[in-house]
Amino acid sequence: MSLLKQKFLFLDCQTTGMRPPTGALLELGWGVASAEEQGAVMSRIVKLPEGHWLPGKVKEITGIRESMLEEGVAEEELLGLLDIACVSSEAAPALVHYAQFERAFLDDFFVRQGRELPFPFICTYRIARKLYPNVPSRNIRGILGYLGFPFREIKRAEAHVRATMEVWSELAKELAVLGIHDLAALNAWLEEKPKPKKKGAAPVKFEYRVDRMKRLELPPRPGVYRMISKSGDILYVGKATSLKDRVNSYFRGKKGRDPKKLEMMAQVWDLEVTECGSPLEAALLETDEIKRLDPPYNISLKAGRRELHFYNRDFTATSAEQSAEFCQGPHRSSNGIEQVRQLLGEVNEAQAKRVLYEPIAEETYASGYALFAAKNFPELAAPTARQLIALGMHSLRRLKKAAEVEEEAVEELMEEEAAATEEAEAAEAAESAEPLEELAVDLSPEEVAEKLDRVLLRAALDYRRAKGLTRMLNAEVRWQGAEGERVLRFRNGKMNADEPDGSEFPWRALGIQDYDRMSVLISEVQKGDYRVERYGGRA
DNA sequence: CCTGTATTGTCCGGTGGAAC
DNA sequence: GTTCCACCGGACAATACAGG
Repeated sequence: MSLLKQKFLFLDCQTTGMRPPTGALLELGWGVASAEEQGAVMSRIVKLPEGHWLPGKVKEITGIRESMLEEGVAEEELLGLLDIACVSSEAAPALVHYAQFERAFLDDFFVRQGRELPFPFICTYRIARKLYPNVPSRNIRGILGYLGFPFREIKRAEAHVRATMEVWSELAKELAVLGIHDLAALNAWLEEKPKPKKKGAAPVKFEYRVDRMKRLELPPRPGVYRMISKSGDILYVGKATSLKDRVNSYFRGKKGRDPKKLEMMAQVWDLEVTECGSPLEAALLETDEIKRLDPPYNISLKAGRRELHFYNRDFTATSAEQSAEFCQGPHRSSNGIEQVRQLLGEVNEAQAKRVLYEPIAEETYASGYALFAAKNFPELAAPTARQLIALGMHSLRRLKKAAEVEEEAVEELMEEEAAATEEAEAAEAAESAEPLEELAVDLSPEEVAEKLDRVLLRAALDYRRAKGLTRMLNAEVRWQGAEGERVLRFRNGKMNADEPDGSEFPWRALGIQDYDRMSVLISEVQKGDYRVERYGGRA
């Protein structure tokens, strides 16, 4: 029978681990189809055996949560369903992407049911590797995009099965071109030895679907670039000082590159760029474009579920909107001020974890806290958040004065602060709620006190940052461009907008995109030779 | 993150042809 | 006959990459 018409049983397993003894089958997806005719796809969540649970990482990867386990079927029931599928596939082989993974689980499954595996496996990964040896990434997403299918999220078993069907529909056509027309020929071809292996020959490069000249002819000027799939999905948006250099850097080299980026590059068929007058404008356009398009391979600057936070005067409560009561901000959900607020409760192990994100023995933390208190507020038994932040501002000013001698100190601190915030946000976003193995960190009380001092500084930096961001909402940025002076005007956070000045609470109608825009503006302005003035001010 | 595997890289002794 | 060295295959280690 022709390979194009040959029916196969397509399969995919989601599991709680890597291999049967440690991991258990969590979900099975299957469907019967041929290259020319896709069939229906089914899937079932499987009851986990005693002693198995859903690891946080697996929840994150699959999107399966505990509540869904309730609808899990028993293995006997699954066996029945699978037998029905085998009948309708006429006992054809199973087609699976990276079959060695599912084989282990299904083998285990059938053995435990007192049966033998009723079908052989054919691996689409192996076929793809042979057909396209130089694709940057051969995982299911990479191959799917390389073959020109639209980008989509692939998490659950059903989506994996559909993806495998689509991949096969293309691979089968390619095989036909090579004269492989039936199962026997396919198996023989897969058995063939790799190649004679030429010595000292070309060092094999990745192959991309993007037209080479298109990227080589990009202008060496600032701008925003977009990576695009064959079907027009925007996969990634980035900015560049030189579009030509930046974009081409994605296509160079083969070793040690981020696998996520390689997966993306396998799927890129086209590029689009927007030239900008300056790196500053490119950065501003980038942040807005990421919000507008929500590209799957961008990580930072995405809106996601991020929200702005405003505090009341005493920092005792927060609101998502700025108002007379909640005037202080904007801040992100995890920030230095939040850490300081955590410092107000009882001094115990739980507080240590909330403030320092590390498990620390209760006694160590308590004596560290005592040191910190004696140094910073000897007269106060229970300082308020406001007082603590004021203390932080005080230290910050002192540090800055010292920094006139030692340039780097403050910058280092700023960088550290940014990293800490990112880390906290990442932890929040991951929401994997995995009860991490809690190894108490071995710190001295002095080190704890020092860390608490840093918390105050971080809060002060956040406080100052909010002021700085607010100042940028209505500002003019001037710099010397190649063709004379250039200026960008911001009003209520929008670039070159012509609206009346905002209210006393300028963030009231603004959101995370405005916050990011102002952040980008500040960080770009710090990098170059820019002058910032209040909007409408005269030089 | 982690785990299993396949591929690639490296080191080694052995071989055989060319030069003396 | 001896020496040199390019080249090969086998054994083992390192690395890359798929999966959840």
